[in-house]
Amino acid sequence: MPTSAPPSNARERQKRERRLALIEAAQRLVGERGLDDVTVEEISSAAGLSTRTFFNYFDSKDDAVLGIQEIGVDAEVRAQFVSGGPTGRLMSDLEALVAGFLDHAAPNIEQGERAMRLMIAEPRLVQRHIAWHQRVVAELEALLSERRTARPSPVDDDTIGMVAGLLLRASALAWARSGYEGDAAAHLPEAVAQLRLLLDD
Amino acid sequence: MPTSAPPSNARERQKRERRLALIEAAQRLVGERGLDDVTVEEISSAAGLSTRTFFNYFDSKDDAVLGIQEIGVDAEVRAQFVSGGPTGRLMSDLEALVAGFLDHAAPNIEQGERAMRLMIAEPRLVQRHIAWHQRVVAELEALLSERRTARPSPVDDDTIGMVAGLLLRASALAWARSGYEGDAAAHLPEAVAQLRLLLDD
DNA sequence: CAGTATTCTTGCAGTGAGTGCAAGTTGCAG
DNA sequence: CTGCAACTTGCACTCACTGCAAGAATACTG
Repeated sequence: MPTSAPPSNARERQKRERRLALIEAAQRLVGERGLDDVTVEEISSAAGLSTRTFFNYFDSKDDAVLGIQEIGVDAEVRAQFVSGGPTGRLMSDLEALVAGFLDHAAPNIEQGERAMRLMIAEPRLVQRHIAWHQRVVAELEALLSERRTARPSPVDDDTIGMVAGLLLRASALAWARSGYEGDAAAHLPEAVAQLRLLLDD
Repeated sequence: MPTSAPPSNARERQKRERRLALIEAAQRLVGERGLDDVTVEEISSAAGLSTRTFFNYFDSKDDAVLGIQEIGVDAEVRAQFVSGGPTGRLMSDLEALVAGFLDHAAPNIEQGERAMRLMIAEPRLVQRHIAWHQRVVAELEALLSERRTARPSPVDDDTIGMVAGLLLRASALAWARSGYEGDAAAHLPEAVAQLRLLLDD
């Protein structure tokens, strides 16, 4: 569902195409020559756009290589979590919330996969990726503090947020290890199980 | 112990002083005018050094504001962990290892505290800090894979590494919340307890 | 369909981070 | 004092990134 969704609007379609073209060019060139030997100008003109336009789409070269974009959760999932649901048990509800984020996390599997591979060769990209990840966690934490009024918890927001982030990332890694089998959220229970296994060791 | 330790060597002393002077200047100026309205040149000359020398000490402006430096663990703690000790139970040994890192993490409490405050005002610094944090976790993960030969575990390195990172950060946050009471490692058990509390909810 | 509003692209000019190099300075050992 | 190694500095340079204003493409209205 995320990979498709073709917009009828001509403007939206071009926007999407240009965005993908920039990511494609960035990943290809960086894969060939390395992150520091490719300039934004080269990426832009490979995608048939001006350097200036590149920066209308991405905040930095690194962001384009990773294909970074804002993600969120469905309003209903959000509302349910904030009001103390769906089960009322924090750990289970956290799982549902993280699953909600994962549903929107991978707009294009091929590009995501290439981004993963590039991160191995270019450690700086890992850092950028984690910075993005952190923004997602910050959003999770905002929901947490809203929920707190409906259903208090003895555990710090910090800790809960970090656990949520851990689950998000562990699921994505497990998904990648499986060769992108099913969707990312399907690997969430596995991540939770691993975490429990470690703690109960 | 970390704050003091004056080196007899004149060269080492100057190096330390210059480093601290750069951090001090960076934090002061950024606190007054904001991260993007202070140039490296201003920081450098406020510290009585050239711009070029600034980059002999730090990789970036952000690093100087955070006072980022490489940290590690004592060789003995490292060796013990790698060979499967000290207790043989992974979760406990992980705790010992994280404590070993925490012992070296805060060379100067005042500057660390100011860095924390600046991170609130400048989100970019949080990202940089997390990137640094990630380097520490990467080192932890290297130790993990070494240990694995001595004492295998059913839990992924990724997951263990993330848990270690979580404990590192949660301890630091708890330490900060306590007003920097005792040393950072003293707050580790609290972090572990919180984590267990959440999982067993 | 014509005309207008809106949104997006682009060139331009500029700031400032960060780097390699080579020459000077400073502390150190014999 | 002399030669050595480490460190600092200025210089020239590349390139990421930004604001601005003009122009092009697209959407909207009657």
